[in-house]
Amino acid sequence: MKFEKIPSIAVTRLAVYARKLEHLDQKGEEVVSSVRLADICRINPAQVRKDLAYFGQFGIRGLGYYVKGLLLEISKILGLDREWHFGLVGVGNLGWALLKHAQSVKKGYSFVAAFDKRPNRIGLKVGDIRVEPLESMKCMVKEKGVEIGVIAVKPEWAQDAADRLVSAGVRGILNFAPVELNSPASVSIENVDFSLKLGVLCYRLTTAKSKRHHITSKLGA
Amino acid sequence: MKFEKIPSIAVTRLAVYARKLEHLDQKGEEVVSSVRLADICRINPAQVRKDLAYFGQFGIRGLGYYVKGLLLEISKILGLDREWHFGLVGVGNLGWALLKHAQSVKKGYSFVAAFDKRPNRIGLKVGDIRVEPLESMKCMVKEKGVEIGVIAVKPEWAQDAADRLVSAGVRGILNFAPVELNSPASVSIENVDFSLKLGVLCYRLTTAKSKRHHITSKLGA
DNA sequence: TTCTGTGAAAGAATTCACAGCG
DNA sequence: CGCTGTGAATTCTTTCACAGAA
Repeated sequence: MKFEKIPSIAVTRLAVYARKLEHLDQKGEEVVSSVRLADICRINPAQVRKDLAYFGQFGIRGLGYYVKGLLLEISKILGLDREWHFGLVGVGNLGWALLKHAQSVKKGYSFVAAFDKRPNRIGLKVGDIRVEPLESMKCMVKEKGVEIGVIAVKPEWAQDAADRLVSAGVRGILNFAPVELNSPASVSIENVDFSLKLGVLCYRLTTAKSKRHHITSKLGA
Repeated sequence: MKFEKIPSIAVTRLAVYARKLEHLDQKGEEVVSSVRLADICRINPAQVRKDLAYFGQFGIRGLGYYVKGLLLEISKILGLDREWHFGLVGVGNLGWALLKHAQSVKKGYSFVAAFDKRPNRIGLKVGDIRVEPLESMKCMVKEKGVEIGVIAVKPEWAQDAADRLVSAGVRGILNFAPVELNSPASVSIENVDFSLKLGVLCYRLTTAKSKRHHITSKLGA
């Protein structure tokens, strides 16, 4: 491992590897080579090795990687070896779906608070979470130990939601609203932007017949 | 415009530009320069110009780009100047949220069919769409002219959903399930993968204190 | 003049190819 | 041997810098 810059896309690929390793583990496979893993992810084996090499030496020459061992290492790297506390802002259809989803899968994260600005949502309960007004955010974030804010409000309210989350003290934001948020550099933001993906898809379908251009694309993007 | 390879990320940026141009248009601005637009998107002006140059010459030297005009051109390029017909597979919490969302925004797409394998979902109505069993897919896709399939089922059923959509004749798939789907090259797939983003976010938060590595990242990724 | 469009240069990411370990 | 880990080579992206149009 060298002291190098790590491209964010390499981190995304790590998350893909983790997923595939889980599948392999479930199938009872104990060892996997970079060629095999690359094959499953449909990328180049050198890419797999290089991505892992950013973080350490996890393989055994002549053999490959122990599935369980590598999975554990990647989980540690991604910080998925512990439980993260989420706070939801916006209990609409999407927010509701996210709360329900988190309840049904055991995956290293759980919602511990939920907020909405609409009076008719306040007091609703999902499991043992009660929907609170935005004004309670600062207090609740502290009380419940919310580390990551999840924004599922209309685009016009997303920046306000982000500002409130930041000043309440969250360290990261997962943003489902189709806007690019402003925030201090100390708070990390990841966007889950369905409409951008849709734009790319429609472009491909539109261009598919008249193949004037060849398009290049990436894993996990 | 040259006959060149277009990176997929440039197409994503085009979708970002479209969004920002809409905001500018709403604010009544008529002209925008590459410097201004780049500023809004927090990228390099040459990048904006180069991205646009992949597709044509839309600007006026010494002036900039007409906001409305450029927005229209980008919409044409992305194929967002017409209505796309979607078919949903999986009417769970997320699927429901997507149906509801599409009803509330007017944005160049609409769901014209919905499918679920669970008998208790079949017959449910959202607006004028009735949830149908998977077996009706082939017939309904033809009848309603579904072009894009949206997968919102559990990961273990996603490949089956994709196979059925493909053989029913859809041309593109927007996949919300956390799996990489196999499909013929003639069918485009875009993944909206919230859990990969979460992995990246947790990584950043975990690494934030011990800033051993500097991470590079991209717009719209 | 101002700002676009674009070759050329610089910078990143990916892939090759092989030394070296098990 | 077979496979990892990694410099070197290649390819892809971004940025610079300026010619040329309005």
